[in-house]
Amino acid sequence: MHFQSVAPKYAYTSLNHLKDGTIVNLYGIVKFFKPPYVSKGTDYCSVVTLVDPSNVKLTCTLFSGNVDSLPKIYKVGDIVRFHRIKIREYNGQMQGITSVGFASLTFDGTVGAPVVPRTSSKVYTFMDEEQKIVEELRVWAASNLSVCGPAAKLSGVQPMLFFDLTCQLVGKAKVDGSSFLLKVWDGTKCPYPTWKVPVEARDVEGEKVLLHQLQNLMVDILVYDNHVQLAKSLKIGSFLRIYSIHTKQASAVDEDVSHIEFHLHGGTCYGRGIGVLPESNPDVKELKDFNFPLFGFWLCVCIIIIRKFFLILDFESRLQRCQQLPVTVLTDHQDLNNTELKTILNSTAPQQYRIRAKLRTYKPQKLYQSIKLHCSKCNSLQEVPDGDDFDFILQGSAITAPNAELQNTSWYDSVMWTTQDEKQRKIAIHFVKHDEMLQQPEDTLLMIEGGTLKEVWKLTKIFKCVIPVRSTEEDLELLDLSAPFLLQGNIKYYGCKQCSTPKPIKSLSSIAKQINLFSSVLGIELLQYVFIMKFTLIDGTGALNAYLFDYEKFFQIPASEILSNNFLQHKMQMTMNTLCPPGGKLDDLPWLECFIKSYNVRDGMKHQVYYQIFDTTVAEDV
DNA sequence: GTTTAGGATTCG
Repeated sequence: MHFQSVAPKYAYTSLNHLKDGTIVNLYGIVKFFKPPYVSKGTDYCSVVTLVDPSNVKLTCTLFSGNVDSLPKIYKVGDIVRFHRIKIREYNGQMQGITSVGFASLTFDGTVGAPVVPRTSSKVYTFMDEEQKIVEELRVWAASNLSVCGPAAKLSGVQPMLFFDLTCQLVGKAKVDGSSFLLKVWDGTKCPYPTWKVPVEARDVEGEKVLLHQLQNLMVDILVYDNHVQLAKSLKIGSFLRIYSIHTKQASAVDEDVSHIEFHLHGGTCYGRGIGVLPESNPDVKELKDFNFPLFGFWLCVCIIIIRKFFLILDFESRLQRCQQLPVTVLTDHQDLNNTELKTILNSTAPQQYRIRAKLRTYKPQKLYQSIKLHCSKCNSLQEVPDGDDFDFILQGSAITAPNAELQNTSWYDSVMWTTQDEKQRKIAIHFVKHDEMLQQPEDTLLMIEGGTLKEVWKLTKIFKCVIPVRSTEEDLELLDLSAPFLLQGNIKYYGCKQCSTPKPIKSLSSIAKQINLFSSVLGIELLQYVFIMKFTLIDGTGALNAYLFDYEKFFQIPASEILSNNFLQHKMQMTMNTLCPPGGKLDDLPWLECFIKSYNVRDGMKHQVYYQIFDTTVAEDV
C-alpha cells in the first residue's frame, strides 16, 4: 500500500550482533540507568544498561544538551527503542553512545500495560509491528529477569540503606554552596523521628499553608554536589523519583532518641539522582491515592489536610481556654430595693422584683439534663439528640452512594473515594469555594456524604463548618433534622422539625461565604441550646420556685458548648456547688441577689403564677 | 562534528 511505502523501514540489531564502529537501531530492557544529570562538560548525561533476549548486556552513554531528548526512563524494567546509536568497543566490551540523529522511545515494561511511547520526538514511527516487539520483550523480561520488590515508602523506610522514593516536592531551600534541601512527601508517615535540616522557615520556597500542614509528615532530603543544580530547578508541587537516597541513623547531642537522616550524596553511583515524573505516571497516580483528577491548588491543599487527617488518628485536644471560676451572684441594675419572698408570693403577677435569697435546692441535679433545645418560633423545648441518633441517621444515608452528577459544580468542588475496608463505602466531600481558600483552607465549608460519625467528627476538628448531606437525583439535601444540619467545631446545630422547611442545598451557593445566614437560607428554624433549671429560693419569710431559662448569661457558659466540653461541665458543677453546697446547713448557704419576674399561666380553669430569673449573672470573683 | 562518562553507593 502507498502508506506503507512512505514509512521508513527500520532494521533492529539484537545485542549479541553488535559490531564496533556501526550505527544501529535496537530494542532493550533497562537493567540499570542513571537519570539524566548535568555532566562536567556541556551536556546532560544518562547512562543506560540494556539487556535483550540474547542475554547480552549493553551499556550506553547518552549525551544531549536538551534533557528532554534523553530517554524518559523511570524504572528498571522499562523498555527502550534507540535509533541511530553508535557502537564502539571500550575496555574489551561493546558500548553504545549517542550519535547524530539519536532518538529514543521508552515504554512501561509491565505486561498488559498500555503500549504508549514516551518520547520528545514530534515524529516517530510506531506501528503494529513495534507494538508486538514491545509486548514480546515484556513477556520475556517477566520470566527471565529478576523483578525488584515494591518501591519503598516513607512508612517503610529502614535506617542504613539506600532506596528510591517516589514523592511530591513540597518545599526547597538553599543550605550552602554544596548542599540543597528538598522537603518531600509521599502520602505516608515515617515511623521514626526524622531529621530536620536547620533552615529558616522564611528561606523555604513553597506554599506556606502546605509546609505548615505537612511539617510532621514530609521529610527533609539533603542533596549534595552535582545534584544541587538540578534540585534548584525543580518546581514546587512536581512529582519526583529520587534514586538511591541514603538513610542514616544519627542522634544529636541534645536528643535522647536517634533520628533518621535522608541524604542524596554526590556522584551518580548506582543511579543516584533525581528524576521528574509526569502526572500520567502510574506511580504518581498511586501517590495521589484518590481516583479523581486534581482541580487546582487549593483543593490539593484540602485533600492533603484530609489525608493527613485520616492518616494520623491521634489528635491533641485543643487546650481549653482558662476561665475564672465564679462564686456568688450579682445583679445588673441597682435601682430596685429588695423584696421579701413572702411579699412576692402574696402579690399578683406580672411584676419584677429584686430579691436576696438562698438557694435551698435545684433541679435537675444532674446538670447535663438541664440542657435543652429551644425553638424561639414555636417556643417548644426538646431533648438534645445523642450521638447514637446521629450515627443511625448517617448509616442510613450512607446506603445511597453519592450521585456522580452532583460532583463539582460552579460553587463547590468535590472529591470522592472508596474506603479501603471490606465495606467499600463511598465517601464524597464537597468543598464550597471561597476567596480566601488558599490562605486558610480550614475555613472552607464542606459537605460530606457517606461519612461515619467518627469521620464527620474528625472533619469538624479541622474544618470550620461541616454539613452532612445526601444525594437525591436532583440535588444534595440535608439529612433528617434529628441529626445536626451543621457542625461547627464541637457544636452541633439542630433545626426545629416543626418550623423548618428544608430547601435544596443549592440555595447555599449564593451565600456560601456567610455562614451565619446558613440556617435561614436552608429553610431551617435554628434550635438554640438553653439551660432550664428550677431553683428553690428561701429568705426566712418564704420559699419560692424560680425557673432559670438561660442561653449563656447566668453561668457565663454557652449552653451550646457544655455537652461537648468536660471543663465547662466541671466549671458549672463547681458553680452550683458554691451557690448550693451539697449537704450544707441553712446558715452555710450563701446569699444570692437576683432579679425575678412573675407571670401568669392559665390552663383552662387553672391559674398559676410562675417566677423566672432574669438579668442575673454569676459573679466572677472568689 | 569536541567533551562530557565509560554503572558498581557517602563519609557532608
